[in-house]
Amino acid sequence: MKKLVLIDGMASVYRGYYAMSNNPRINSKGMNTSAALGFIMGLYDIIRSQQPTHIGVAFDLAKPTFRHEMYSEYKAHRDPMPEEIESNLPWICHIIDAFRIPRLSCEGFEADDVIGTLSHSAEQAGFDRVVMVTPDKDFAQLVTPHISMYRQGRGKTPDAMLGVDEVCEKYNVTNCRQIIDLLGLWGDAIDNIPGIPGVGEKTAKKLIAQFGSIEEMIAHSDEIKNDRLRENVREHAEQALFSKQLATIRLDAPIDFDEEALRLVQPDYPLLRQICDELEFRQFSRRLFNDLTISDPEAAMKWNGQVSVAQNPEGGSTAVESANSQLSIFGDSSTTVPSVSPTSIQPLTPEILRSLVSKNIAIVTSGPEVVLATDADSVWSAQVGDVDFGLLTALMEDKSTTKLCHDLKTLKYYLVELGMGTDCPKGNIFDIQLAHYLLDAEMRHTLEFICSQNLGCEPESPQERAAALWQLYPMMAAKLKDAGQMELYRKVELPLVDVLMSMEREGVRIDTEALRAYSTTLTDEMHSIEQRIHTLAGIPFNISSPRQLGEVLYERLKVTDKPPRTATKQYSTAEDVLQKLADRHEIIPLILEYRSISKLVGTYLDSFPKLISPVSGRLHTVYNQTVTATGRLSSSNPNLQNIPIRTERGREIRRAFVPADSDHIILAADYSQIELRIIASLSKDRHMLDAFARGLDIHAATAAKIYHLPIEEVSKEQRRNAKSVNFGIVYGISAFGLSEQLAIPRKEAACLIDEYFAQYPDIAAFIERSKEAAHRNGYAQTLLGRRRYLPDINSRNAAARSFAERNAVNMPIQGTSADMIKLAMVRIHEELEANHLRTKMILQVHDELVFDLYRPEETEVRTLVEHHMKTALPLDGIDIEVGMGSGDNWLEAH
DNA sequence: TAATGCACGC
DNA sequence: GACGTACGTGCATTAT
Repeated sequence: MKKLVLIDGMASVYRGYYAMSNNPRINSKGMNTSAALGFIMGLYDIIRSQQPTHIGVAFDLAKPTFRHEMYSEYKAHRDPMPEEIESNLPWICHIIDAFRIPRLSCEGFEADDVIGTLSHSAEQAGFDRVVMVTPDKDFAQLVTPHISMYRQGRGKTPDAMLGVDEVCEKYNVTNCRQIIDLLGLWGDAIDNIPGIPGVGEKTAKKLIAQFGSIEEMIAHSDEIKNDRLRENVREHAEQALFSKQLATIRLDAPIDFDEEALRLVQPDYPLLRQICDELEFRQFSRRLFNDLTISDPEAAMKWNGQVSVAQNPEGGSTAVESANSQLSIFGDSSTTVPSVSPTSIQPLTPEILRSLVSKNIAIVTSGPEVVLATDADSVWSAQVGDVDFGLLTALMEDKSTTKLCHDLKTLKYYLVELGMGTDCPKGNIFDIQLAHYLLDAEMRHTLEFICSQNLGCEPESPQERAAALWQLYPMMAAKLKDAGQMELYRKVELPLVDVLMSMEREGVRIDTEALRAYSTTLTDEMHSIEQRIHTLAGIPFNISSPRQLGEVLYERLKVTDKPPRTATKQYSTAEDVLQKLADRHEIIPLILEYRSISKLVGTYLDSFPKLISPVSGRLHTVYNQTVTATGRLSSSNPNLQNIPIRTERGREIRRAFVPADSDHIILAADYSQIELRIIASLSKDRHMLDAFARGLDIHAATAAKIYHLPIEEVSKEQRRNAKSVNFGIVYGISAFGLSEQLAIPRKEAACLIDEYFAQYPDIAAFIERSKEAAHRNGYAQTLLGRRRYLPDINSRNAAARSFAERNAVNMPIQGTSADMIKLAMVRIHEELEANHLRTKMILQVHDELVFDLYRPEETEVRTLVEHHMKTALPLDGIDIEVGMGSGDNWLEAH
């Protein structure tokens, strides 16, 4: 196995720097060392996670003629190099040298070209895998799993950060060269490069697409109708070509492929230590040493003395226990500060694996590393390739033992990757993350956070994480029990993990042709609207830019003398704002139309085809079980819970959600008015219960009540208003919110609400009870005991308090509905499996379940689904109704 | 990269 | 009159 990792050094420096710069590292000499620390951690992570046999860093500083002026010359039009980075560059050269990694460069070529050329050569030289770490956004996200590590603890990562292995699986390829081929990133393929001043990224892409290439665009620039654009393109033609040149990965750099020079060798540890000392990288130094202890005890023995001194100048740290050559790390720290450090970490040998039979185990996986622990002090770890698979599987399949983990679904994916069944691990499973979510949903649920909250310190290695799981287990279990949430955990959240994993793996089939065709239609429509808008405005501008749009509307066209502003004092161009101004200028309806179309094209039509897995041919979402405050699921990458339905145009997208094959159809089952039914049940309001019992149109019935009319005389508008009030009750919006929603004066909105409560006194009482309970308990809860803490409920700040009060009302409603559908999903999934049915549950959209229904099973599945949805969580005093539909796609199933 | 504004769902 | 106006995710723009 020969595996080459090629890193774009400058890109890694930048990434490292930005990752660190939120909390910059200043050493005692006043030097900002963020860039060097980010770089060294990134480099080390790459080596650890990728386990390459060969490695190289393409680093422009290695060029003999490199001067900073050159750098600024070719980067100036993007961003100048921050001083903190610049001052770190010499150190970064030292770091690369200390790792004994060759610095690669080629006069006249970009680092990317060097990487591109060498990866090409490596493939020809018979390498099994080449991994490239480069700055291109699409590209780097695909090949740099370490980025997500950099960003830990700094909020959510906005984009999917995939590891190489995931990508290879997703795209059914074996190396990165194939990924690049697939994405069309080689050579001339990149033609959509921005960097034309005054044109804007999006417009540039559009123009280039229109002409075919940058060169063609410049050659035929007289065909550009818009004066300003044409001028800019001509004026900046040179720069446009330069941008393209920079972004094109070339394969013809005249550089020799010296396989031996690229071979990964042991770093120069004394030099590394010296650098870490000098720059004061204590934690990193400690981590390096810790990892070294695990992987190479002999080298660690030689090295540990020095490291102990480095991290603990007072001395006293004992790194080696002679007895049975056990290595104890950070020996004395546990007595002085809270610690998750296990006292014993040993290699996970087959003998050990055999001895773990029938023991309870905590499992942590981290890249190639597998760590098992039987208690907080007994930890074993190994590289996954070295673990005896049969023995590990036997442990995981043992139904009689307890398994501790953090984020079970991810662990299960890992085990499946290793070749185990989707039902692993078996036994009594405790997922610290799920437990923590139930205890306080609005907290963060990373293991680091849970540890710092409960243990007073954060684990820094996978070994420590495994140990920490054992310390957290009794605490979390006791808290769950105290909160009366054990049942919710055991019966709902835990079994739901399997269901979600199954849904995610199954995916949904997409008619990509339909999407593409529709995208073309809408894009054309959008262009024509764009033209009309520009004509009406008198100047071309970017309609997608709220700022430019605001200037056009409020300064140029002066559609109103009181321009609405956002919270940050910008001109607001939000939908509801423009809606109110719609009759002031004919441009406004066009803008709204443009917006909605561009949303459809950008978020759905053009994105989904890119996300379809070449392996399965399906679209796979990820369901997040520990995100929402109310207990709902969320869906991401892509979000399949916000597929349009409200407008005619948007709804069409659902036509592209199709069954697996002609033997299947799509079945959609949704709860009818579930949240209002929950209110009716919880409040026992006789009028509402009665309306439901009689099967009335609930919004019309509400309108009849508040307008004092017979139900058949209710007008469309009255029904719409009543619906909004019902909606407002469910979501806990205020009179202000309702008036905004309906575009009516606040007084009228208040009247509607008053009349609503007069007609439904039990609901008013229910709302009061909910608030009172929250004031008393400090939290709101659902039927099944899911909680939401409301610390502001007794706040003196009226706004904060009312916000908490609305949540106190909303949480039991929305949360109970979440409880109900989760429970139904578990039951349905179990029964589909037990009966060996081929029908698969594929989507959940809060109150709706979607199935890929095997036609011969239609009757049975319809009965089964309806039954479980209705009976999962019976409501007192009211029947639950489920609407079902089927068809050749999701649109027809409604 | 981070913040902002916007828009889609329930 | 000020305040803030459900729960999410993702895209494009803009500033840095």
